Amino acid sequence: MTVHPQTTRESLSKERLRLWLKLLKTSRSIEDEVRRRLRRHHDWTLPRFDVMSALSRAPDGLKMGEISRMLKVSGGNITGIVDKLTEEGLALRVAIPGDRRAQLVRLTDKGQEMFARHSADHEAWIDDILGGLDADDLGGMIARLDRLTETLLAEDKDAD
Amino acid sequence: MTVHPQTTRESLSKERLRLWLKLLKTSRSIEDEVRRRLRRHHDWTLPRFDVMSALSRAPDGLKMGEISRMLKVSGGNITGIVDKLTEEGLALRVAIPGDRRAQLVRLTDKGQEMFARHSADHEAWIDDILGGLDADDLGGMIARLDRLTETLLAEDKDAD
DNA sequence: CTCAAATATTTCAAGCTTGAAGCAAATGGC
DNA sequence: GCCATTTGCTTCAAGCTTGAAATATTTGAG
Repeated sequence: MTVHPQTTRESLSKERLRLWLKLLKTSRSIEDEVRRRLRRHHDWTLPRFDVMSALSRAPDGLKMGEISRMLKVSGGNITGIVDKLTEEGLALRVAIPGDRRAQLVRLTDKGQEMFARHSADHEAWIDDILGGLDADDLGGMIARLDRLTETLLAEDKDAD
Repeated sequence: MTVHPQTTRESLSKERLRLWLKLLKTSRSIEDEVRRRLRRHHDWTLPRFDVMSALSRAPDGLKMGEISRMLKVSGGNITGIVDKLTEEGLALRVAIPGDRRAQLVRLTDKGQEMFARHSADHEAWIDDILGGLDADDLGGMIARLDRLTETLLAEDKDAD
């Protein structure tokens, strides 16, 4: 299983490309499936769910920039989504004493409650969708994704 | 490395969720990086690159629906992108003898040439970005992503 | 043959996303 | 303290994306 016929530089490159295409396709498939279920069962949108999910794990709130970095999404984007959540009474902006540029975003009680309803389903869906993977698969993939993430971070510093 | 403290149903679920979040984040990071380089070096857009990439591997052309299934993207979306590529003389639509509903999309010579220029860079970028993974990592991840894909296909048939 | 169902695509509105430009506030070198 | 730089956010145009509805064509059951 860990034996490979050739490990020349060219074949490694090809394998890397192959991995990337597979990673992308898998990721999109799962995302589509989650989006579909979220729409069908809760008439809700994935980006909104993602933002609320980030907020729900930070009882003290998050700055706009923190959200956008966590979700790997541009800043201008978050503004719009938080605006809408705020209009709907699900989130609110709180002033930060020391810094008048930034604000903390927090879920309202209504937001917490709504997220809780969706969140339980979401966990069950993921469990269902990834059900084919056992503990060994999970551990192996997580470890390798972590390694990949390290590479990406190192990349940031000097890459083109 | 393949030993896990607990494999109760709950901890498996949590690991699956953890894996999904990591998968998504990694995928977005790589995609962002590729998008950034494509824009900087070629003033080009990722969706257009993806469509041309699919077309370049099918000298006989692809139907709209085939492209959208390959890229995991909605059909209405492909229409717009192919429209633009066609306007710019990079792709063209060819009638199919037996079926007047569908058309084949093909790259023009100009499209082939343009894609070839971008494609070489793209391969080098992926090699650079995933450079931290050796043959063992690659094999391990590809095998597990394949297993996951099988699960997803099985899912399609009966899932909610 | 006939017509309902399936297939292939386009159209469209609503919403998401990016990247660049702009503004306000905070920071740090001097 | 001053002001150039950095940081945090918003605004905006262009483009992407989805999902649903509309259109056209083909297929298949009877």
